[in-house]
Amino acid sequence: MEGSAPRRTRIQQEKRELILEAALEVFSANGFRGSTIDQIAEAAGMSKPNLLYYFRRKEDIHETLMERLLATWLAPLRELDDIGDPLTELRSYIRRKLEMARDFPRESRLFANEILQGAPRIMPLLEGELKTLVDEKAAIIKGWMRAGKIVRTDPWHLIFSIWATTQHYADFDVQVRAVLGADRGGDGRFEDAARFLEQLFIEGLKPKG
Amino acid sequence: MEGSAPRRTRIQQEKRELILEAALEVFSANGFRGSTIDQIAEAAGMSKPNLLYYFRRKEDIHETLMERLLATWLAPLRELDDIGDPLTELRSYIRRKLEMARDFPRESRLFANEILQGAPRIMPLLEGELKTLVDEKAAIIKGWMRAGKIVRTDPWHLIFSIWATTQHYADFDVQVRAVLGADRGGDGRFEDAARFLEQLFIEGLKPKG
DNA sequence: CTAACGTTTGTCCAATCGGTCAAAATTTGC
DNA sequence: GCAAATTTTGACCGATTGGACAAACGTTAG
Repeated sequence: MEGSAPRRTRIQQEKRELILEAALEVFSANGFRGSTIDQIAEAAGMSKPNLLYYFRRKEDIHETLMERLLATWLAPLRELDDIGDPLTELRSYIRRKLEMARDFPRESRLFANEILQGAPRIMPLLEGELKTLVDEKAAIIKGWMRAGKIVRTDPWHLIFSIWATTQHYADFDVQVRAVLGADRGGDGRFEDAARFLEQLFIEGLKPKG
Repeated sequence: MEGSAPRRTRIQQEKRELILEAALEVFSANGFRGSTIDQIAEAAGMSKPNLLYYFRRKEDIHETLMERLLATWLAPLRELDDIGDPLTELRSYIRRKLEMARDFPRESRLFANEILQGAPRIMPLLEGELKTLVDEKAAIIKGWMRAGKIVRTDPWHLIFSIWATTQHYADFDVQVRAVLGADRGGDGRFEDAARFLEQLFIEGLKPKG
C-alpha cells in the first residue's frame, strides 16, 4: 500500500474531514454521477477550487469515503464469533446491523448506490476481503448447525437475508415511511422492525425437536 | 388523468417500445442522472434527435418507464388473497417475488435507484396506491394471525422483509455473486435462495403448539 | 403522381461539468 | 517581524450534456 500516511497540517486534516462529511451527504443522496463538486463544496462551505486543493479529483473523495466505509460497515459481522450462544449471537448481530441502518443511513445508501451500479470501484474488495470474511463466518454458522444448535440451512443466504432486511430500513427508508404512514412511520419504526426481525430469525432458526 | 391515449402510428408504437427497452437497460445500470440521451439513443439504434422526436424530454422516458414498472411490480402482492392456506399463500408470494428478481433485475434496480434517491418522482404513488395496497394485504395477514393460522407479528414489517430479501438478489446481485464465488454463484443461486427463504419464513411463521 | 404528413438527420446552442492556473491572502516557523 | 510555506480565490478552459431547429427524406392516401 502507500508507504506512509502523507504528512498533513492541522488545517488539512480538518478541511478534509469537512469535505468528506459533506461528500457523504451529497453522494449518498444523489449517487456519484448525480453529484457535482460544486454541491459538495457548497455543503462543505468552501469554493470549488478550494475543495480541489484538498482532493484533486472527484473520484479521490469517493474513494476515500468508500475505504473508510467498508471498515466500519463490516465491523458487526467481524464481531460474530462462536464463544456465546448461537441464537443470542445471531440476535445481537441483527440488532447491531439494524442500529447501523438507523444511525448511519447515509453510509448504507452510499454503499447501496455503489453496488447497484455494479460496484465498479470496489469489486476487488468484494471478491477478496468481503468474501473471505463471509466464508469464515459461514463456517462458524455451519458448526452451529452440525452441533444442532440451530436449524440446518444455507449460512451464506442467511447472512444475505440479514443484510437485506436490516439495510432495507436505511436504503428504502422513504418507502417504509410512506407505507407505514404518519402514525406508525415515526421514530418507533426501528423498534418495531427489531422486534419483528428478531422473532422471524429466532423462530425460523430455532432447532426443532 | 389525460383524457384519451394519444393516437400513434405503427412506427411510433414500435420505436417508443424500442426506446423504452433501451432506456431500461441504461437507466437501471447508471441511474437517471448517470445516463445520457446519447447512450439510450445508441442502445436503441437511432440518433439523438430522432429519439427526441418520440420523447421530447429525458424525464418523459423515465416517467413512462416508472409508470409501467409499478403496475407489474405490484402484481405479485395483488395476487395475495385469503382464499387458500395462509402459509401456502405466503410461500407462493415469496416465490413469485424471487422469480421477478431473477427475471426482471433491471426493473428491480430501476425501482431501487428511484427509492434510493428519495423517490422524487413517485412519492405520491408510494403514499397513495402502494400504501393502500399494503394496508389491505396487511389486514388479510392480520386475519390469519387472529385465526391462529400463522404466528402473531407485524404484517407490515413482514411484507418489508419479503421485499427486502427477494429484491436483494436483483439489486445486490454483483455482491451476491462475488461472495458466493465462481462455484456457488452460478445459475443455482436462485434455487438456493428460494429454498432458504421458504424455510426461513415458513418456519418463522408457523403457529406454535 | 402528388400533396400532405410522418420520420430522420446534421448542425447548432446554452448550460453545466470537472478541473487548471496564477495571483492574492493567510498562516507558520524562525 | 519576516520570509517561506500554505491556503483561498476568481477567472478561465475544454468536454459533455439536454435540447432546439430547419432541412431532407420517406410514406401514404387520394
